[in-house]
Amino acid sequence: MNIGQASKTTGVSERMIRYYERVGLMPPTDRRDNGYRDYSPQSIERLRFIANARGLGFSLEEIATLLGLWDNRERTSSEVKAVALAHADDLGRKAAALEAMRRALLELAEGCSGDSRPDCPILDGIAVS
Amino acid sequence: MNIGQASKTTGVSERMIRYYERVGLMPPTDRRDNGYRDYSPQSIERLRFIANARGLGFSLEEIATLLGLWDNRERTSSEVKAVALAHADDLGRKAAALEAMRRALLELAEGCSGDSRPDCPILDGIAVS
DNA sequence: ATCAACCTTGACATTATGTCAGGGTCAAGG
DNA sequence: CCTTGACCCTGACATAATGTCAAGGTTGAT
Repeated sequence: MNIGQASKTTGVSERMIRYYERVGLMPPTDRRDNGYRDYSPQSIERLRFIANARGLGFSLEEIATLLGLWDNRERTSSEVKAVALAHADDLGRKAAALEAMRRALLELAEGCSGDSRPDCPILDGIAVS
Repeated sequence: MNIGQASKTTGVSERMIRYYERVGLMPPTDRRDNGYRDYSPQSIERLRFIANARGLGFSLEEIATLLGLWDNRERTSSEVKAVALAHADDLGRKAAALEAMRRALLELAEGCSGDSRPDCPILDGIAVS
């Protein structure tokens, strides 16, 4: 399967497919005589794995770890779970941080009349806080 | 005030102070005869504004807009409020996305024994989902 | 034979920040 | 007067993940 088709079936851009190969998430892809990359069903599965992991917010570095565990028949599920739970924790912290920003901002906005006058506690709040 | 002192009093790194100047968030800073930047209380206030806005998750581009409004005595508070609320919305969306990832991940992790066996619904889930 | 659609690599851009190198400046102490 | 350490200057390279563009080879269909 050519890279264009692989891109369409996995939803991963050609650019990123090549990139994942360059940084080692994907093994060096088989080439046809003309130099075109040729994707096997296994490669496609691996691409899907990467795409799904990205969708769960894993960084490429974390995905490298997950792929290592995926490839390793000797892994223990506790290793995988540790990675997953650490990431879930991270997601929770980041979400909480964003929510805190949002609350702080809404609090400032509450005092703002939002009309044609220039007085604005939002700007004042940002200036001093 | 030298840049080192400005950095200490605002918590903004020297690197970033120079960068904000280069990209136009800060006006060209006064220089001493030796070429050293010299910060006025107004500059410090502006740096604080930027730092606080960053702390609320505004991008530098959004901050440029906010600074424009801050500088503009003709602004209407509704303009400011619109920027703030749009950003709060954005924060909410991003937080929700992270939370959704977290929930999905925890759901996968729930089925994982987390012991010494290799079977792991987390990896399986990422592979297929 | 030609034309469109595909593939290749490589380069540059993005966002906000860190770090390092090579070199001037200043103040204090010998 | 000279040295030393603590500043300051600019410029370059790096990060993470992705987009886009350019210049060129390939393939398949008309």
